Amino acid sequence: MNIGDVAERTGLPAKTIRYYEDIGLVTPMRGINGYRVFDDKDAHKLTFLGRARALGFSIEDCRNLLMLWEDRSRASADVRAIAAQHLDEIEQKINNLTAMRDTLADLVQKCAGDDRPDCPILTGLAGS
Amino acid sequence: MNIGDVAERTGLPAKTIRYYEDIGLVTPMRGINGYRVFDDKDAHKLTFLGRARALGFSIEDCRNLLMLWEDRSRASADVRAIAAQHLDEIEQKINNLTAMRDTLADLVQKCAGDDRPDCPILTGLAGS
DNA sequence: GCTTGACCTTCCTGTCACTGGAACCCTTAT
DNA sequence: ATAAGGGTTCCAGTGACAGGAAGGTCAAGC
Repeated sequence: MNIGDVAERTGLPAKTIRYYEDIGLVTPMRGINGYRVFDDKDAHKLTFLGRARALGFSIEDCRNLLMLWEDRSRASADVRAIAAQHLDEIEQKINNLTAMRDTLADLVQKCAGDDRPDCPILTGLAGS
Repeated sequence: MNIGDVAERTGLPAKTIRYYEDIGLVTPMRGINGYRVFDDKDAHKLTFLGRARALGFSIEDCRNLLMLWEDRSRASADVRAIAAQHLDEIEQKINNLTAMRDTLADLVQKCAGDDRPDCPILTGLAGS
């Protein structure tokens, strides 16, 4: 497969796949014309990467997960530790965003949103 | 006030304040020694910026909000529009993260997390 | 007067995970 | 022969700063 084919199969942009090769996440063969040649194993890796990234894992997390994925003798606890920590981070983000939303929703709700200059959003942001 | 004083008063790192000057959000005076000199107005602006950033507004949003804040004749609708759109974006992020969390929590919950290599997290990421 | 240490300055680089674009090569169809 | 639609490399930019080097300034203590 050329990069375009694997891009379509995995849903990842070709640019992203080249970047993943750059940082060593995949190492496709090269044809005589210099084109990258991907086999099924590469495509599976990229699919794996796409899903892990979609779940918000960092590239370094993905690198570790890939290593664990390729290590047939790994302990599931190792994988679980990475995932559980990432889960914590996601929950933390959700909590932060929820707090933001509540504050902001309160300000927006208090603002008349008309032609007058008086605006509780700005005064809310200005001082406590 | 020197930059250290205003940093302490606003809770923003000095680096951040210099950056804000760089991109034109604040324009403090300069003393004969070349030091930045901040007045109360600058400090208030920076406090405003700190709160708006803490609520997740982008720098460009902040720039617009600052302009509206300084424009005594603005319509509150203008402010409300920015805030309401940002609120939408926040809700969108929360929804995305919540979906991520649910998927990931499901995988983590299914994983034994012991010494055995069998791991539903990895198989879940690998194929559908 | 001299030193010490804290504070300030500018400038350059690095972060994260790509994305866009330029300039050029390869393949296939017309 | 040419045009389109792949592919390649390399360089620059994104957002919002953070880290650090190299050097100037200030106030206090000796």
